[in-house]
Amino acid sequence: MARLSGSTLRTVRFYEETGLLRSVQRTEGGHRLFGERELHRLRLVADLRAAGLSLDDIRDLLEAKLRHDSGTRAARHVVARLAGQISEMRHRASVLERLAVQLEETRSFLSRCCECPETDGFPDTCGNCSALREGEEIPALLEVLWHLDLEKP
Amino acid sequence: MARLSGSTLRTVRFYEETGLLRSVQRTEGGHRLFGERELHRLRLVADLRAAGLSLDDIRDLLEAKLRHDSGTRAARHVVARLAGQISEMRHRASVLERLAVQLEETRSFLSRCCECPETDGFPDTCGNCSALREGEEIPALLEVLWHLDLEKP
DNA sequence: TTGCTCCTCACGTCACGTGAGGTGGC
DNA sequence: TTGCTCCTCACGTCACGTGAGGTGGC
Repeated sequence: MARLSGSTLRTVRFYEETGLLRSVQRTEGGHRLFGERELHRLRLVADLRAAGLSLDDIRDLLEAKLRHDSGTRAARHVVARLAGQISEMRHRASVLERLAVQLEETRSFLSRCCECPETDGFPDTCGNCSALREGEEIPALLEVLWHLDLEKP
Repeated sequence: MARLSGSTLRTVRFYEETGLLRSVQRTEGGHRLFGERELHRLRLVADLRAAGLSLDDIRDLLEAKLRHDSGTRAARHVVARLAGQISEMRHRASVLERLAVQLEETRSFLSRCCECPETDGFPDTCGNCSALREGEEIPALLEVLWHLDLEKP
């Protein structure tokens, strides 16, 4: 079960303890047996966790149908929650992409320093070496990462 | 400081305790004073945390220049780590986007149930109502979310 | 019979959150 | 002087990780 879903045994046990998963039954010796549907459930839970939802958020979605006494109310609840989560996920994805772009600029710039011949300047005057073309901008993240603001008095 | 960066006072204090931030000095009464550069550092740390890096990963990046005795070694170290982190971030972003698409399909499908007139079927026979067009596929996530596999004997 | 897997406590960890009770600084 | 903010312990929380010591099942 754990292996089939890419999570750990501990995680499966933890989810079962907190009621997110239900083992169909136990063997005589206490080993947990799970059905097919619990595997799908576990995969969904794992995906939602990876997407940043808390276990409470996930429980809310998974138990909505049981908690409401009418299908329309339950559906409305889930639709509203899903809409919120989806837009948060989209937002997180775009923030991630933007940061990745900035880090890539930083990495690309710094890769030129991997063969830097001006070893004397390190670590104090890294920022104004002769490899810098006139007017070239140092990425903002690199200034922080490489402590370049320390060098300007 | 906390407000300027969007994080909490506790987070700032915690980062200072663990050495990620350094307060320039304290007032007579013990209040922390931070410089401009610590604000930029804090923002970078917060962004990287939001992107899923651990504080250890972040520390590794921020302290690389100090830990290595040559600029080229330090640069190579950071370039390599950044490359790894960037590709992980890109991967996470794409997984997030894919899940968002699936959830959106699920939400869209379920939104039709918000006005469902067949209240008798709830919660046991939701899955085979007359609103389903012939041959229409129910999203896989909805089957899990709405416990539709329980209905098929 | 021998490994490998699973079991149950139970304490540890990471990154903070959350009061309690007190002081600072405008 | 009055609020509001910040301070330091110190315990709590969330979602598991990590042994220790023991049993199961092929």
